[in-house]
Amino acid sequence: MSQKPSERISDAELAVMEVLWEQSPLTATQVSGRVASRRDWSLATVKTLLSRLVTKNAIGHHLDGRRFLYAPLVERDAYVSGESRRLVDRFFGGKLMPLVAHLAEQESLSNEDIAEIERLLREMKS
Amino acid sequence: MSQKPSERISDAELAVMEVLWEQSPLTATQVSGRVASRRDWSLATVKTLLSRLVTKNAIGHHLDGRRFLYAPLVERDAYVSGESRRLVDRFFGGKLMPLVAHLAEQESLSNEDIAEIERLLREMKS
DNA sequence: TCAAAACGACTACGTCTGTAATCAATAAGG
DNA sequence: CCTTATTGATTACAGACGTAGTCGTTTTGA
Repeated sequence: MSQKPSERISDAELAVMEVLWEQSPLTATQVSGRVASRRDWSLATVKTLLSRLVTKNAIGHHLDGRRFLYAPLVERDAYVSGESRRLVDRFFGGKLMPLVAHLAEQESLSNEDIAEIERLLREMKS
Repeated sequence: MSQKPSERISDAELAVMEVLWEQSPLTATQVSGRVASRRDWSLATVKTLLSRLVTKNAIGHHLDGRRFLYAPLVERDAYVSGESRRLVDRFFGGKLMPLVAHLAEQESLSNEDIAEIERLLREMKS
């Protein structure tokens, strides 16, 4: 059960979240080091993003000696679900099927892909 | 073949796009009238959004007497695909299947829903 | 013909976002 | 001890966004 963030997470902030979802808790410097593989940001920038994420209740921090350790409050799964739902609501009337249909059509899935999805669905048909 | 907009369409702008996708070309006043069912905006606001969309090349306008008629340059389908792809890239490593799996799981689809999707997939299996 | 309505252009302004620099306090190393 | 590196906090600033007002011009209805 993770808190839902009151506000939306921006693109830049997301890069920070991904790092923390991968491993946590981390210090600002550690986050900065790991985020560097994806974005070329200064430590200051990462710190700003961390602060904003704390304000948004997307992550929490607790003092460890004289620095903070940061960790997600929002689980990746929950966040991804929110964003997915948002997309489905905005463009597909909240229905999952039209999304699948649309994507499948656009992507010209191979028969194997389709079979894979079918297998998945069958599995979940309890 | 619709131009892809260089820049992203914002949330407010999207409401205007939806109106134009539904019917076009329309004048600013007509757009304002139709958008009113969803958002409570002044005509001025709608005009601003229309200008910004023109700047972004998401819609085009041509003079009709002394007012403009606005019409989409970006097709809804193309835009939706872009946004869907963006989501899939950001969260599911660009793979469609994990998205479907994730959504299906979260939504706790009924067996009928699943069957529906399966039917759809079967249909599309060339 | 004259006032009112309609129109596009321009301006406004607070918030959010991306990207940092600077500062004050502290810790650590020589 | 004293200098240097770390660290969180504060401030900065341009661009995007949400939301709108004003202005100058033209059309139109009385």
